[in-house]
Amino acid sequence: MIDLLLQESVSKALNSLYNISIEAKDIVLSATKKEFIGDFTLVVFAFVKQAKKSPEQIANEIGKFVKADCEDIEGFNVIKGFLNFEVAQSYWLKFVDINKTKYTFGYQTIREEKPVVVEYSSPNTNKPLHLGHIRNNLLGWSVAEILKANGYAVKKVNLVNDRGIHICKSMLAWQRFGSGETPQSTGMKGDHLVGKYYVLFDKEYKRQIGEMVEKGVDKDIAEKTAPFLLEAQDMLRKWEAKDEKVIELWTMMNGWVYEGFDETYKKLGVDFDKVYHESNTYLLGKELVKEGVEKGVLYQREDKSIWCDLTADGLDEKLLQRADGTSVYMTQDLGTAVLRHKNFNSDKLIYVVGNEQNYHFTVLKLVLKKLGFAWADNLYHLSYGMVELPEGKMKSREGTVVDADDLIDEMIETAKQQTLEHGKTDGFSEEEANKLYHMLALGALKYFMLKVDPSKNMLFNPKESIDFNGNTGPFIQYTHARIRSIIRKAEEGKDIVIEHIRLDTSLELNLKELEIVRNLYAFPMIIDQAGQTNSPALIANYVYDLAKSFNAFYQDIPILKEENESIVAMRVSLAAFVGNTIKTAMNLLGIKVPERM
RNA sequence: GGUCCAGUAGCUCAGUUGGAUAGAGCAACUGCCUUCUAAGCAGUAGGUCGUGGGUUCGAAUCCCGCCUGGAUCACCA
Repeated sequence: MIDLLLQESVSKALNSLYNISIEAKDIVLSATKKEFIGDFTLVVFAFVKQAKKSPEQIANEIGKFVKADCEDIEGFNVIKGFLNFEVAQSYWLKFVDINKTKYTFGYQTIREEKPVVVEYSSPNTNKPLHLGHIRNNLLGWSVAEILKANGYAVKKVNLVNDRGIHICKSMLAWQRFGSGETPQSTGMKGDHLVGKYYVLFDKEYKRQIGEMVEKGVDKDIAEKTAPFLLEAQDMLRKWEAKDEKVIELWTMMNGWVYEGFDETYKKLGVDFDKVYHESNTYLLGKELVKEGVEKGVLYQREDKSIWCDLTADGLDEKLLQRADGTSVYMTQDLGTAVLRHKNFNSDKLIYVVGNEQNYHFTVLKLVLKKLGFAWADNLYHLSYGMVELPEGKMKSREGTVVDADDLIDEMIETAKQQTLEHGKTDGFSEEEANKLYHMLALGALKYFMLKVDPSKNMLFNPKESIDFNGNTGPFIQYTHARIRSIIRKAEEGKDIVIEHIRLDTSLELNLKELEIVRNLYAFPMIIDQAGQTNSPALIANYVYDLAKSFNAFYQDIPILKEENESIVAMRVSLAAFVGNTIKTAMNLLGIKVPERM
């Protein structure tokens, strides 16, 4: 790797010229900006004080030293305090030659034996998945894959919220109004069917409140004592007492929902190594709380409720167990965290959860540490922002929720329309064409979601997302298809096999080709960085840049008509390399790239 | 009110550990399809990086104040 050699050489130069000792790995080299000549840039301002010379002088001296020391450095130029190293063309050609048909995942060796546990998705079983879940699922899945590419063992887990008053609401409404409806009898997806009854509950509940208020009952009281709500609460008590009939109904309806979810997950291309259910985990954590009290880390109030005092950390006091001995959300999460640590022998937990729970996770981490779990330091909340619509926030009550399944179907339909308009699928079988529409629709959706920094709220504009121009998934997919086309044509016409082409290292690369090669060179570093920051956005923006620069190059340089065979070989090799890199990068985002379109 | 996050072109977003003249796409306007996929390419126009200070050779980036928007501050999950 030329950048490592450069770092070493610069380190040597600093030492021998100015007696400054900096380890090679701490030498900061950046990619030279397009408008300047060179490949790597060293900023020398930092050494001015110690070297006691002008920046220009220092840059020139280091440049000379490195040029003599490092054989692949052909030259250098100095602009103010910026020292630009020029890497020999032959080096880049060798680089292309070696990697042209390879997939270059960052680290392929195992970095750590212990797995990283990534929790994501975590739906409720009372309603179907919506736009927010899509962001969550795509982020979680992609982060897991990026970590794998960085040499971590990864376990993807899902914690389904399958119990509680909200679940009872849809159960009750189904009993009352359902007249035996099932997914089979209605042809509805199970999660949608159950969601329908959740809405019906709310309707009836509101109607009852209205009726009571009309009769002169105070609104607050009506909201708390409406018969339908009391029935739901009663049902929850029965559930907790393991009432046979309630459990039977609960099992059946949840079963419908899971089938529905599985279908949506499949469409999105996400999967899990283990699924946890809150019905099994909601009682966890009580032991921990008890131990905490014994250790004196937690304290009990006169009413027997148990608290954790976080005022020393600038936070409030946090309840961990109610006076009646029942546990709360936090208690449960403490329990599941410890359970996971045990289940997977894992010291690293990543939670993909919306930023409205930032406080919750700060507290979770602190309490775990207080309870004496050192691994709590490695608990990471991958917090993501809300997805907003042009019309404003999504509100389930106002019916402005964008349903995940509907959205996906809509995207596929639009992909189909646009593709037909462009006549792209002429000569495709129906199966091939449908496959392509899927790829494009999901590519558009996934790319749109993942290219944005997770921590930020984002605006989802359905119309714009289905735009197939610009910084979009389909543009990158299109670039890949064009690259495959070049390779097909090259192989047909020239009877060549890319693996066996040896590149002539005396060739000259033009500026656009150099830009592409540097971009390719940066790929492993991009993956590495994304692994550390858990950011698919980094990879998305990288692969877009690569696709864009390749398209520009490809537009005005004839590849196959070039007379000189070694130039043809070089360009086809470069195309193959770019194609593989795009495929690899897109894989990490969960996006498929078509061979042709 | 306390805490946390965000504010970059008309809109949606990038901007590596502080580096050179802050970048893309969309929308607008100009060109380019007998030539490997025009879902493309080239170009024009568009900026007080919310704001005021500070740190230094250098700040969109780090620190402090203020303004704006959002989240959260439940014996809900």
